[in-house]
Amino acid sequence: MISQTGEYALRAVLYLALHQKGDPVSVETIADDLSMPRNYLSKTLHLLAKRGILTSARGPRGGFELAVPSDRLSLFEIVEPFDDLEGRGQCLLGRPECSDQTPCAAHHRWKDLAQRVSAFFHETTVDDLIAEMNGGAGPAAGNGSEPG
Amino acid sequence: MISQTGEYALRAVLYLALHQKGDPVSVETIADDLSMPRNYLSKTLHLLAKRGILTSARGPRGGFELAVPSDRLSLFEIVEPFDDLEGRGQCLLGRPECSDQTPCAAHHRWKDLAQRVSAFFHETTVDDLIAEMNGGAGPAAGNGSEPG
DNA sequence: TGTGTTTCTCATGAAAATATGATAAATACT
DNA sequence: AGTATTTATCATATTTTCATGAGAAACACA
Repeated sequence: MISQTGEYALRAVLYLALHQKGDPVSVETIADDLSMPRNYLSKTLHLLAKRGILTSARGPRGGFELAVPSDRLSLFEIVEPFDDLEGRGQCLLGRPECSDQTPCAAHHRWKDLAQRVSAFFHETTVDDLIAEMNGGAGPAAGNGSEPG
Repeated sequence: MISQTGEYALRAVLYLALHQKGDPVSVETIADDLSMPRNYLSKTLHLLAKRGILTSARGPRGGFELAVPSDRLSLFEIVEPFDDLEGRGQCLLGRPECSDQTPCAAHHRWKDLAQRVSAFFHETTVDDLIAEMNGGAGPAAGNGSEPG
């Protein structure tokens, strides 16, 4: 559904939301804890910083922090730099243009689902995922140590 | 959503369903009409033939035909050899195992959508797409010459 | 039997995604 | 100032996906 890189971004941002206690978190820490390639994650987070989703700081006590409150940060914003979730690439049969006016053979049946997927990413926030972890499946589910 | 190869498969099978009048259709014809790379499509269709979805015949008057009636041929069967639509790769956060018992942070919110997507591919048949073309958006929509 | 047509198969290539390693630049701390 | 730490950047490698090309195998037909 989303690329490896988009998945890294999602998991890393979720990690940041869960672990930042005022101080930035280093790429090393995140990469180690989430078993991701360190330098690759570095580039990925750097792009998110350029997009204004994270702040980055170099040097000792440096690292990454959320630049947006987690209840206002949608999954779409996190994944969008790495995956094309809407517009082009939306048509199941790969048409450059596919709309109600110029539908492909699958358009009318597929449209609703594609919109739901798009809506999911737009409407789900990082906070929603955290809330889900903290009891989404019942009051005593999980211990909060295994977010992704 | 699906790979380029899966998309080729989908469009080619739809083409076969629309154009076979008893005789096999050659890869050359399909590739030309749908603007696909000929040899690549050949390999793709060959795999569908091995899966029992198409029949292939060599030599003059050879080519490919549907081996399954189009009203019993689901999009899932066509795409599945090329794209992992369920099981692994289903978890939004990339977990090898992600279930109600061992949910990732997105599981409960994502599950329903993932199931709908899976159901779409399983339940939609090639015939459904053809029907869609022949008036799915209204009685006089389209002329049937632009399936995908 | 021969010829042309078509799939099948293999070898290779190109492009994109993913990943690694080395170095530069910035910063906090002593 | 000096040093260690950390991101930023560049170069490169690996893997996967997508694509091309040539020839072998099968087949229809004359």
